[in-house]
Formats: sequence, structure tokens, C-alpha cells
Amino acid sequence: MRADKAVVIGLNAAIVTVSDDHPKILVVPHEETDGASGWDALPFGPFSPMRHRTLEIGLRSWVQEQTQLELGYVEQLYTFGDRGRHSLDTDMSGEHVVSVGYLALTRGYDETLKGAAWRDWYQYFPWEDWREGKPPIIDQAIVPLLREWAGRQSEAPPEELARGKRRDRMRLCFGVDGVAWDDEKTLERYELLYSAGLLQEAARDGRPNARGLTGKHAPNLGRPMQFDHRRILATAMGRLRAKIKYRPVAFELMPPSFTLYELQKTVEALLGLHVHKQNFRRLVENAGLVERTGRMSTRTGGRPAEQFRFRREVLNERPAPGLKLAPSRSRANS
Amino acid sequence: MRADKAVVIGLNAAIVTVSDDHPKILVVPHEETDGASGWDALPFGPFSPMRHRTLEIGLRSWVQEQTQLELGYVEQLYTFGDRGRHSLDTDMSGEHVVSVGYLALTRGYDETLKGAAWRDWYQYFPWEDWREGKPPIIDQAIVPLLREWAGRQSEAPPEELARGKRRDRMRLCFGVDGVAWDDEKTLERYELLYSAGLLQEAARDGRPNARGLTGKHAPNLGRPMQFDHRRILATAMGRLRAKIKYRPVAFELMPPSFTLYELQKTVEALLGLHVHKQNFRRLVENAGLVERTGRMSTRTGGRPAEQFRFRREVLNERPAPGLKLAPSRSRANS
DNA sequence: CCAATATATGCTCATTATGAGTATATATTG
DNA sequence: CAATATATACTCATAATGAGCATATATTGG
Repeated sequence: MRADKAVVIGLNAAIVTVSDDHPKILVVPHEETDGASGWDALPFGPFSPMRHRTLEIGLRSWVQEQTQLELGYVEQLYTFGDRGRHSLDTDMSGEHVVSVGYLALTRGYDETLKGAAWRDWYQYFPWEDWREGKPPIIDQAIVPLLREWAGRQSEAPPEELARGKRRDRMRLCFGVDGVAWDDEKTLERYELLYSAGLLQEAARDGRPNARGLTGKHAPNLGRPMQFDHRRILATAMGRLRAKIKYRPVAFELMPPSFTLYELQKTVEALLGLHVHKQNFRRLVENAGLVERTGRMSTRTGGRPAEQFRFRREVLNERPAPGLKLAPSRSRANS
Repeated sequence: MRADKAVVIGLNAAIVTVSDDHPKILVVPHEETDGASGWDALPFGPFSPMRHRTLEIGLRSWVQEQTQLELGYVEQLYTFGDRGRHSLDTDMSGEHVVSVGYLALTRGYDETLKGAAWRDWYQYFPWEDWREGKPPIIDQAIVPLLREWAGRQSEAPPEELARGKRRDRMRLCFGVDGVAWDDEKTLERYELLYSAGLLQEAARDGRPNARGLTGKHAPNLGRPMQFDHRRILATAMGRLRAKIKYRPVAFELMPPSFTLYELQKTVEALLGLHVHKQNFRRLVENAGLVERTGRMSTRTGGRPAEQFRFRREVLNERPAPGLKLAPSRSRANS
């Protein structure tokens, strides 16, 4: 069993924290020589089978090296092997890079990170934050551009009954025509926008945009990233948003002690949605996910809230604890 | 970015079909020269970045080559990079193989497969089929052996508050002490048995077994596979069992036209559980997953059943169609 | 042809889960 | 102390779920 070319395994990490109601992602602002100058990158490094017994150990170790960051929860996301991932690659010279993407959670919001920086993940995906209502960019930019795209002549496969399918994709992804918004479809939305040529990455890769134009005319939908890192981030967001609903991963992002509302705010930040406050408490408490500490929060404002801690024991009691959330139908009471 | 050693990407496929109420998996009965003689392997082949634009295309193409099998649904599972996956590897000579595991579904139960063969997946996991009640192997062999293991002195990390944790793992995995059986925990169960040294693969890899003995004394819990292929299969089973409940993937395994009971039987085969017949119909019909064909089934037995077909349109209507199933609490009425 | 049997399908019903809202408690601020 | 802000308890309608009964329509053996 031999490959006809050397392959290098790259390990990419989408490292997430939440601070101040903003989900943040650790990025390395790269200053490359090629056109992608200034585009952020996810931290990544090569996997060396000699030094690291497993992929995950490899990831942890060089994240540690590069950022002094202690990762708690780590989960493998997906392995990306598309030719052309790394631009060097397109002409079949050099090494081929296959990237394994990881999602990592940390509550250590450490400011002292040489080179790396935390950035609100909604800068890359401004259409994903519905906490203040539907983001204006959707109706103002995205939907019109997608309509144009959906109406265009299909260039490629005739099997694709083009226009209808495109319109359906748009409807399902962006909640047009009364379709409900699905917070977990982050990757589908990213890929739709990419296919439609509406992202700078698509322009970089030479895909035609909505008006059939190649090149620099792509609109500016969210901040771009190097290589396919924004796709990896979209994968991470979708996975985290889904997982939070059936596994108690949100607690990885909380301090040892917290109020229920702080927990709620963290969850809402990740989902980009508001949830019903009273029902949220009911859910969390009935599921046995937390226990009271007796201490009270001293925040200013109204009545002081009680502090809770995560009950690690649930992991040994129930088979699948989590936060089965649904967004508020109305925006009331949040 | 350079690796210090050549890495080869292997593509592994867990190809599943269901025939005659048995979920089957395509295996290659290998006759190796080393100790693993006769252990089945999943089909696998190398990824060549020169020839294949993406990993999935690579997978499809050599499955096609090797087995003439037309894959329908294909989904990436996980990337396994543990050192020692391939035995050759343990001494750090030769190439390091990183494997990308895939789940594939097909209804083409084709008998003419040179070399490969379909085998009931419960041969590898006899404890996973609860359709005829709790499999006797659990109480007769697995639980006693795990109890022994849980009671043993912990050799490794002191942080692991050994015995208690082990007992909890056992309870949650195998539904001891009134914990409900969770059909999706296939991987957790496999890994638990492996850690406890109760699988032949563990013996092969030199792990001590439940009595503290290394070597050939591992009990015979299910049929072993080469390398870590049984782990990949466990991953595939768990993923499929989970996915079937929120995506209409079961239809990938059905002929174009089928009765609701045939559909139910297929689902039950995969889950290793019985479901409530009337509620199953209600669910499938209310979800708009099927439509009547008007034709009747001509099977012998009782009243003829109507034939249905999958409504592909749901994919464009609802955001997340699927079969949210729960096992019957009693075994009645199935 | 009929009774016995087997499967398919329609419908009811109790229980629980969910979404939303009202009411009350306890703090701060001016 | 009034106004305001937040926390928390409780109620209520509706939907989803799990279970079982009843009826329909076929085959099979007298």
C-alpha cells in the first residue's frame, strides 16, 4: 500500500471560548506573501507520527507549545482532503496536505498569547447571530444575491434541475418563505454561499460569482480566512450548536460556579438565539445538570441570583444528559 | 511545515446493507502471514492525491474497482491515527498509516463480489442485537468479566479513582442496575471491552485481560477483525443508529417500493431493537416521509399491505426529517 | 363455505414534554 | 419609599409519545 506522493497531515484547531456573551475563536492573523494577505488562519501544525502517539495528542501538544493554552474538551470534526486546499497544491507540485479539523473548548481566556488573538466568531459569519433579530445582512445582501444566482443558467450538470434545486437550498438554509431558521446548518450555509461565489474564498479559488463574474468582484460577506479555515470553523460551529443540546459541553466554557442566567447567556451566545428563561431553568434543573452552592451572586441590578455548579455525576447517571433547547417563538421574556 | 516521516492515508469503508432482517457488512476475509490469520478486514485502499480530487471520490473509486459496488450514501466517520494501528508500525519503521473511516449504504446486495463477502454485523457484536431480548452473552460472559475487571487494582493513573469509575462505565454501557440500554453506544461498549482486555484485538495488542493475564487468554467476545477495523465498524454502527433517527437514511437501504412493515423491519435490524408497530406507522406517515403507491404487497400471510415509496421531496420541505424512534418498553405488539 | 389464524391499519387514551405566560420575591437607585 | 431590575416559582394549553384496543382483509384447513 503506497501513495504516489508524500502526504502531510495538518492538524487544525477551532478553539472556542465565550467571554462577555461573545463566542470567540483563536486565530493567527497571518501576513502571507500571496494574495491572501491579512486573512486570519486557524492555528495549525503538522502531525508527526514519531513524536505523537495519536492525532489528538499531537494537536494538544502543539497547541500547548504555540499558545500555552490548556485545552479541556477536544473533539475531532472532519478530515478535509480536497486538492487545492492549500494554494501551493493546485499545480500538483510539493506536498499534498490533508487536514484534520478539531473543535476545542476552553474557559481560559488568556490575553497573553504570542501572535494569536481571540476574535468574535460572528465576524466571520455575521448572518449567524439572531439574538438581536434577523441579521440585516440576510435580507439586504444574501437573499438578493442568492436569488440572482438561483435564477442564473445552470452551467454544469444537466441532472441538476438547476433553478428549483438552488432555490430550495436557499430556502432551507436561510429560512426564506416561512421556513424556520435552523441554527445548526452553519456548514450548509457556508457551502451554499461558497458555491454561489459570494465569498472571498470563492473568488480566490476562481469560482464565478453571482453575476457570472470571476475575480475580485465577490461581495464581502463576513471576514474571510486562509485556505478553507472558514469552512472548518463553520463545521465547528454547527457541531457545537448541535452537541450543546444533548451533551453537557456548555459547562466546559463556564467557571466552576455560575448563575443560571450566566449559563443561559453562554448558551445563547453559541446558538445565536434567545431561549425562554424560565423554561431554560426548568430544563437545567430537572435534568439534574447543576446543584446549588448556597452562595449568591453579588452583581448589581435586581435580586441576587444563586450560584450553581455543574454536577459531574450526571455523566455517570444518565446516558445522555444535555440541554434540549428550543428558541423562543416570540422574543418575549428574554 | 514538514512531517518527519512519510504518512500514508488509508481509506476504510464500512459498507452496510440489510437483507432478510440482517444488517450486513462487506468484509474481505484476509489470510495474512502474521498471527492475525483469518481475521476479516474492512475493504481499504490508499488515497492518492494525484488521482482523486477528494477523499470521498477516492473512496468511491476504488470501492467501485474492487467490488463493482455502486455506493449510494457515503459519510465520513472518523480519522484514526493511533500509532500501532497497523502492526508493522509499532517499531517505527516503514510508513505510518492514518486511516479515514467511512460509512456507506447500499441496497445492491450483489453476490458476485470477487474476494469480498457480506457478513451479519452482529457476528462481530453479538451483544448488540436485542431483538430477541437481552443477548445471553451479556449476563453470562460480559458482565461477570467486567465485574472482575472493575474490582481489580488500578495499575495506571492514580487520578482515575479506578474501581468506581470502571463500574460506572460498565453500568452505563451495558445497562446494568436498571440503567436503560442505549443502542447508540456501540463504540463506547467496544472500547470498554477493549480496555478491559476482553477482546482478541486487545490480546493481540498486548493488553492485559480481566484476570491480569496477557496473551492468548482473551475470551472470545464476538468475531475479531484485523487492525482496528472492528472499532471502525463500531463507529459506523453507532453513527448509523443515531442518524436513522433524525435523517431519512433508512430509505437508502430499501427498494424503490416497500411496505411500512418492511421498512420497520429494516430499521429494527439496524437498531437491534423492536419498535411499536402502530406508532412507527404514525411517525412515518405524519412526517411525510412516504407516499402510497396504490399497489398492494402479494406476500402470503394476512391482509395484504400497501406499498409505499420514499418522498424525496421532504428533503426540500422540512429542515430535519427522520424517524424519531423509541424502543417498545414492553415487547408486546411487534 | 366457514372457522381459525395472520397480518394490516385505524383509533383512543393516558402521560409527559414543551412553549408560553403570570405572579411573586428581593435586590439597587434616586 | 417608589421605581426599577432581575430572579424564581408556578400555571396552563398544546403537542408529542408510548401503549393498547378494535376492526379490516387476506390465507389456510376443515
